[in-house]
Amino acid sequence: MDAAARTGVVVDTSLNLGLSEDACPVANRANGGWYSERESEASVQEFEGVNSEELKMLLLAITRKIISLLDGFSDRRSEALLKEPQNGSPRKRKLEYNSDEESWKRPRESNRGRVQKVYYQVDASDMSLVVVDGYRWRKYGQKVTRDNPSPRAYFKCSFAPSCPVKKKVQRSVDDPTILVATYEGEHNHRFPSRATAISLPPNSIGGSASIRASPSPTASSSTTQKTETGALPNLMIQQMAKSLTKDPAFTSVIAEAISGTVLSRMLAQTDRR
DNA sequence: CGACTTTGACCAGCGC
DNA sequence: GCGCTGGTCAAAGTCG
Repeated sequence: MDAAARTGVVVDTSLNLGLSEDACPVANRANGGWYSERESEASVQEFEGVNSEELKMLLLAITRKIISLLDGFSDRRSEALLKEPQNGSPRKRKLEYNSDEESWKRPRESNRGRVQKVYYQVDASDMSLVVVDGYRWRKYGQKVTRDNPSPRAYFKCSFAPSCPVKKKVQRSVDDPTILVATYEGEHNHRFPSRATAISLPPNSIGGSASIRASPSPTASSSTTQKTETGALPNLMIQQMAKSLTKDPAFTSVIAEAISGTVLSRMLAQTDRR
């Protein structure tokens, strides 16, 4: 069982459309998704046989995939909130936020805010513990823990000075390509707009540490939730778009579809004349 | 110059 | 009481 299956949320935004055999004759992933010139040529020849009905099916498959990703994200988010134990390991000491003093103190009783784990897929070669989730975080510590050889990084939300939300990021013991982010507390501000909040590292888009899931950092107040649900899909859609444009099968299909459509229209026009 | 990261020191809860 | 451990602080360094 992998880490994601245990407790948390994992959202794969790569649009594996399942086109390989049925829906799309061009989507041959046998060569790791990359095509030799001959394969590409053969695929184009194959695609010439695709009629508009099959093209519709392809587009339908894309639409369905996007919808299911969005639904899945919503469902898993809810599941994670339900499954996540509200008390951690009994041996672990947790802090509670004192709003009167605006400071973190170790709790005298188990009175903790919302806790959620989110799993991010990253490249194994990427040693950073940075995940891009739309919020702005300030790292305040790093520690090697007993049960995991990889260090755990501690972050505080720095978007609002009084925001009590913290997160811990640590590489999964089982799978070093998985970053486990544990969010504690609830944001007391709206989901920041991209212009003000996302301070993307140079390689975060198109780089090694790309966002694979967006956490549910708070979602307690209705305004916060509204803002987030509006913003999160945008992030995901961007990621999907990136995933799609990187996929040689997809770009090949689209290019051929467009050229085929244009060609057929031109032929139809010349026929009419 | 401000915001952020790094990292060693320190604090405090828990088990023995 | 002591040692272990997770979590935090804060000074120094880095970066844009």
